[in-house]
Amino acid sequence: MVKLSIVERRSSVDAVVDQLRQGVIHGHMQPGERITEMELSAALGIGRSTVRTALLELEKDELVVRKPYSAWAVADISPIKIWEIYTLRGALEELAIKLATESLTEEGRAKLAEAFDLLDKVQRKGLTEQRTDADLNFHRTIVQLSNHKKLIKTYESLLLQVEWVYRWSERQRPTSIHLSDWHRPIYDGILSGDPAAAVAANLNNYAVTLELDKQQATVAEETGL
Amino acid sequence: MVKLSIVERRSSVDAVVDQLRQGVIHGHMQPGERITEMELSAALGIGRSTVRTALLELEKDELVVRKPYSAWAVADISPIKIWEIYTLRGALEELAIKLATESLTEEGRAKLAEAFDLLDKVQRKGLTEQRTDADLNFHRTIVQLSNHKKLIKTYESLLLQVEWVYRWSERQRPTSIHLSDWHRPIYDGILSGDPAAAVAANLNNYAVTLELDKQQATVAEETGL
DNA sequence: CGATGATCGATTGTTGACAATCGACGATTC
DNA sequence: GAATCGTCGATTGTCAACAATCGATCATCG
Repeated sequence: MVKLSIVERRSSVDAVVDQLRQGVIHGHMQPGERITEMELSAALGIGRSTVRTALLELEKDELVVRKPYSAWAVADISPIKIWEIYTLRGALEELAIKLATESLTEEGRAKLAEAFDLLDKVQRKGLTEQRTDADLNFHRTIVQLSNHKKLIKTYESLLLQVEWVYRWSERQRPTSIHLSDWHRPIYDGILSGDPAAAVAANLNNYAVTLELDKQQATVAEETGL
Repeated sequence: MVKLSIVERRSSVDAVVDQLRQGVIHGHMQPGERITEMELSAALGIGRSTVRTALLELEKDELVVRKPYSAWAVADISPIKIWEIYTLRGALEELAIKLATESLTEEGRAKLAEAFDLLDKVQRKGLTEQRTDADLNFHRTIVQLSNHKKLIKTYESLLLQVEWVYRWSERQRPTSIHLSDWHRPIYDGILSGDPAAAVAANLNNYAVTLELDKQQATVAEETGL
């Protein structure tokens, strides 16, 4: 018998959720920008309740915020929020790395290698967007290897915010980190059965990133913006 | 001027969410039990959309599951799920302990001491329910001390599931752990500025708990249930 | 008798109408 | 002129009707 996959039936709200999510993440809507249900309803040719349900969904991922009886708005970005996202991310990935290392299969090695190779490929020739994709994909792959459903679910939700601020930062000031060099210690740590090393490298990466952001912010402030 | 607190305006949805949450967590509804929107709507004398929105909210915390076009049901409990909840909880609390230790204030020490004292109080004379309350309260307090909004939010959501399986386990077989002894190493670690010790003690506690659960399950199976 | 297909009741998915609430603006008062 | 209050438009909150979908049941056919 042929191997079949379930036809995915997407409800209207799912479609709207996807569309809005992409809009926020890719910066087609500005942080803090106001959203009204009616407007979206009219623009998308879809019922207001449906739009509403979709917005409630996005609210869970903290991509939009709700002000009862007043309005919706795209969430805004602040240094504190970025710090929170990165530290939380680090904690989740720490657990993922430990679990992934413990139960790494041949198939898992292959997937991880593929994700790492992609980093190298886009490093040599790849646009900003593709570099971001590959980077996020590498981390996502590690978490998937943990085989921990709840962890994966929590992480995927957080990763939406990560992607959001990541793309936002890249638009402001593209980073020049060498993707595969940057991630190699993590990759090596997992493959060699040394989760502690991988975790340390990962957390250090984030600490460095946050430090760079901080300096950037200071410079920006001093120069008058 | 008198110190005022904002009048909390609870929407109908919030009220329903609370009620359903309590129902699930305190075991008034069995795991796997089917829920229909209409039934709740009629029982609570409230519109179906409102019920629906509330259920979507509970779905986020994974207390209920949705089967599109079919029905809602109270989530079910499995050993794997319990393991996932405890490991994820450990990872989040690990971050919380580190942050709380770093930035512990005098006020924080007081809150922590209060939470710890409560453990001792209910240890000496307290019903199962109160013991559970005090236990969860101690962990919650630590996370609050982290001052990490996203972490707190994520943890609170998970803690609902923790509370749910905790009360569920307690109803099946009340534990006899000595609450303050059990948590003292964590408490001491944080107060003495030794997060690593606190984290280790905490993770060890969960490992022991899971191991006990496992043995219990094995025994139960061997004896025919 | 087993497998396939049609029918139907039950339940969720979607929608537009109506109610409740908020915030801004202007009128009023001192 | 400044502070307060009332009014009103805009927006979300709630609801009940209608549409889409699913799963069980039963008829049909080989």
